[in-house]
Amino acid sequence: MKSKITLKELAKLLNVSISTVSKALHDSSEISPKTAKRVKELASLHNYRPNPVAVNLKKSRTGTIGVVIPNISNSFFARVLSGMEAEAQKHDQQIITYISNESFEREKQICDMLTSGMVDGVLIAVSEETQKKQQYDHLFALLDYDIPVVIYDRINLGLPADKIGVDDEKSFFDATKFFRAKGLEKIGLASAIHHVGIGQLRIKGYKKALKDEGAAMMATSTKPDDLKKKIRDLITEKKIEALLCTDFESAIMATRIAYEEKINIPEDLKLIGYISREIAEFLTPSLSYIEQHPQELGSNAIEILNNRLDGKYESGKFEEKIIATTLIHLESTKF
Amino acid sequence: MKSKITLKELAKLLNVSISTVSKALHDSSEISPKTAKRVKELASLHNYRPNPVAVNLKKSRTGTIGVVIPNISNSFFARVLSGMEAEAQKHDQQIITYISNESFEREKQICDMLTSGMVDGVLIAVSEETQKKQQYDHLFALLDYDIPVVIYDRINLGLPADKIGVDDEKSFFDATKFFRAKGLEKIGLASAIHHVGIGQLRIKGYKKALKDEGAAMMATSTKPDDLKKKIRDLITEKKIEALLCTDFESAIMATRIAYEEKINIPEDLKLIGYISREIAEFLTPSLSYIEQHPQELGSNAIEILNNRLDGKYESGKFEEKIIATTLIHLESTKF
DNA sequence: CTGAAAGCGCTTACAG
DNA sequence: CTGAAAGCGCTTACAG
Repeated sequence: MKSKITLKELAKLLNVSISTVSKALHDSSEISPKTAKRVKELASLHNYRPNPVAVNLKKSRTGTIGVVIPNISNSFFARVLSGMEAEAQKHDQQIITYISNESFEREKQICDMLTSGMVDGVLIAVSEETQKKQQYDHLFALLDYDIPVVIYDRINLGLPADKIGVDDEKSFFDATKFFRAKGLEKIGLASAIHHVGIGQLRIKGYKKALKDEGAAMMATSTKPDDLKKKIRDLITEKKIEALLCTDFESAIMATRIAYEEKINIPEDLKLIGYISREIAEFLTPSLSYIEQHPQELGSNAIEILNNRLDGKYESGKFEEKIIATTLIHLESTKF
Repeated sequence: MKSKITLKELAKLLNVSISTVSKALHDSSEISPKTAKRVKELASLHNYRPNPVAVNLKKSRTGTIGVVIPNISNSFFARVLSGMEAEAQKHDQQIITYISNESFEREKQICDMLTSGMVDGVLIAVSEETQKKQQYDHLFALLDYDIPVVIYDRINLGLPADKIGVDDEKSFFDATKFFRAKGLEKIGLASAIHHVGIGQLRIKGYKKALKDEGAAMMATSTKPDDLKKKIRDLITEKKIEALLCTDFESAIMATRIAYEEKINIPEDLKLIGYISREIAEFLTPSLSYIEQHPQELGSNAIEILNNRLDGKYESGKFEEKIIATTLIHLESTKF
């Protein structure tokens, strides 16, 4: 049970001053090679590690990044976090995780706490509830305290901060075009997130790619039963040939309804969903999906934050980076 | 852009000493109500928040807990993390997330870094690779530095630390008994994790519940192709009536193979898997599964760590808590 | 009731 | 080349 050794203790053992020890360990040119060697040997013998809290206090930074995640059970966010962690590790930064559970109150609490300077910067995907309320004061508070914020994934909220997201609009534009190029005409869309930013962008892309907006056939609702009814209508009554789903919930519902109604996928109905690979690949039949490259998004978020912290961006001007999605064809879009 | 105000600055503005300000803000009885009031008013006007780094340095603790996660894409761990975060929040503690990606090297790196005292304690699910190597020196290093460790989920490794896990053995014992009670005789098991602790426990429970060990019909392999072949054999040649899967991979494979071989679930084959609710519910047909209550596991892990930190446990003796799993019946076990 | 001082563990400009 | 001193922002025993 070796308790941690400090600079002071090392200094005493070596009969030199604390300053000397500190400098020696930092390879300062001020220190004679001989002393440097003695110091380093003893330090490694005792397995000396500088107390990170003290170092941070001295440097007035924390080496720590706060990440606010709306919903960690969504494997998209889990993978974003993984990308962030990997990138942070390269810079010896720590990630402190906060989960808002899509709640405005919790998100506000988190941001309030973060204004105390616990972290050098914050990465956040704004919760659904906050988007609905359109109350962003807690985010402005962070900026007021000079804590840089990078908004990730859910970016089209008009907030003055650096942003990293995905080409939501283009992804569905392309997917819709893909179906049209294959000669399909009755292309539907299902969404449980039509009320939030990313949902709206996806819908926008879909509509733009149609012959005209009148051709849109959409099932949208935040209420599961309602959504289910609308999707069923699209599939059985409107007899759509292809369906784009903006989110996990609607994609799974559609698969399920097709199964119940004995509509074969992909023979009778093509399906594309905004769901993560883990699930897409393992559904039966497997579901073609939009790959959002979450890990890349995560590592980019960290990079942008670090650039901001390092003063590489002009203050008052904000970065906005968009990652290209990829449409992955699995069984549900076989022609 | 208010930059953070400090005790010193408040003191100057109020024409009192730093000590007085500090005491006033801590409701010390030493301070006159009048001064206390003045101080508090100015503090809240300036939105004073104590610098957490300085407070921690003073208190020689960090208010921070390190969590090592083997694989965050596994939604079980994502939900465990969510439970930890919620519990930590109640105690004003921060969670620093580290992802080992089931890699021994990475896990060792993480533990080495944590010995520097970045965190008050560590929660870890030991990586698969580490379990294979059975090298736990990096964990002992943490204990050497007096950093308490709680092992979660993957607990039967014989390590001297507090533990919180799930009744892996009993869960499969019960599940097997359930099938036998229904009169089934050919009960198989599939596993891609037969080589790690939790896999072994599940297999043990299964075997114990059989009439005799000779009745065991198992498909185990870490190689996907090999495992697939063995499961197919169990299903088509051995004509098992029920299959227990110890993990996500084997469960999904089994579903898929049944689909390809036109074996109907649950009519021709009952299936139970160790997979998470998110996926189980949405498969077609939905898959009966063992609910492990990951959030509860997470919050308990934090509680145990905090009890340890608070000296509520005898040192040298270790807690071991087991959470009861629940068998959730969905479509795949309909009789 | 208030304040000066020491100290948490470190870094670094400055003096010698 | 080495060390004393100041300081990061806070807390708290002690003196007055």
